[in-house]
Amino acid sequence: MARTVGSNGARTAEAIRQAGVKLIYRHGYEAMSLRQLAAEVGLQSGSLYKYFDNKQSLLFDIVRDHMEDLQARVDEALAGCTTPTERLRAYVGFHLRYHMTRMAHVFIANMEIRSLEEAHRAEVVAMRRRYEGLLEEILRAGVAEGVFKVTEPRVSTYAIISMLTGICMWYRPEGRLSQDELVIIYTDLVTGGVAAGVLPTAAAPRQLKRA
Amino acid sequence: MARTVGSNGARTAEAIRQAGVKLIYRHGYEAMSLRQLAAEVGLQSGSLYKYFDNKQSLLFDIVRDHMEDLQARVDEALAGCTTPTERLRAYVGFHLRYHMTRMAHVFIANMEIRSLEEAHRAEVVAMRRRYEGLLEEILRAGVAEGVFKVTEPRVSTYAIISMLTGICMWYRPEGRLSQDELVIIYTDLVTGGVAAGVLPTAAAPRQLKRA
DNA sequence: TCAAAAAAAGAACGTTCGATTGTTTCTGCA
DNA sequence: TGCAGAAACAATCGAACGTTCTTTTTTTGA
Repeated sequence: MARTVGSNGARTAEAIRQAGVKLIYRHGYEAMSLRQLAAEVGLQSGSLYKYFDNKQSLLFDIVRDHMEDLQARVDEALAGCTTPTERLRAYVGFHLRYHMTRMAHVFIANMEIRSLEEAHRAEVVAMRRRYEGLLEEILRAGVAEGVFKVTEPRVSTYAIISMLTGICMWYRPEGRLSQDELVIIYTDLVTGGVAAGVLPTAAAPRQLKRA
Repeated sequence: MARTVGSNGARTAEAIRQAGVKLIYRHGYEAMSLRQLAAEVGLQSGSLYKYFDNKQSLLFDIVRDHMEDLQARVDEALAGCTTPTERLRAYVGFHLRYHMTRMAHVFIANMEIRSLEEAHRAEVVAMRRRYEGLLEEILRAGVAEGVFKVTEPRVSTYAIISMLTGICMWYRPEGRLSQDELVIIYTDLVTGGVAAGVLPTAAAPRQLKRA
């Protein structure tokens, strides 16, 4: 046997990509063997090398494409929004829905950064910084307008992103709550946390100072 | 050469444990080879088996011990606190400080659960559930007393835990902000997010309903 | 003092890994 | 219809993996 009847390069490439996402999500990049991947697609392991240079570049392609998609879509989602409050709600809603819909890709992009070799990792980290920078700018704009109270926009950005991204650690589509309901719950948490002038700070008596 | 001069079992066991945490933290469990670990400690790889049954049980020991330590300390931290607000602040502060101080252990316990074989994973997940359950109970108590407004304590628990735990993705001891300052920032975010009756919900017009 | 116990070396095992190569079969276009 | 190129197989490589076993050296305690 050699070339399989009905085989098609483009279709196989897509199948490999999808199986790669699935197996890396399930087992982790290191733990996924190329023989396992080949079997999932219905190939011999050697045949995979028609479709990528090596295992590392498969991972990088998956992560890079995901990050590009994420950035393109968040730009769309924020397009119509102007006020910081609007933009914050749009960002939070988008982030949550995207992460609930594409859990595997997101999980890989977050967990397997360590498995990327240095040059690739640097590229991905830069893309992530850009995506997260959007939120930081929204917070800063809100502070400037006086609608948010955030002493450290950078830290709050990290905190909020972590909170939102964490949803793909437990969300299941068949779960009790719908995506809409979850978006509302999380949005309330976030907007409440950054809202201006509603609560005394935890630092009420003492002053924020350097260590 | 065989037994090394000055060698001591207890000391070696501790060195292996520490090196294991360090290497798993840095490279991941799958990516860490036992030869690498042995070299770090100054042994031959075969000699490691005096100290554990296999690679898997090394990971499990590290994670289990960490979870037990975490639970014991949070119980201490909450000991004197009675009101939901007090207990929430104590929980948040404890969680952050613990995670900033023992980043490697925490990271391993969160990231390498997938590398645990089924029985071990189940045990660890149960321990985590118990730890997180503490926060959920605090939120429910606050709702019952009317000091918190949380429609879904379970979801909010996940959200808050994710936010807090995320700190060990970027915190560096030599960073600009002290642990105390960070605790204040995060505590404000959390308490603001769950505070009762200060903000209209994102669901203001429509009603929360099942999907 | 000397034998038992402890600690580690070191060699080897079978397996699996990512990757390479040469060959065979199928497809699509001129 | 025939052939160039695409697609996949099959066999294999060397390296690295976790693990086991035997041997050697050091320490310890009666």
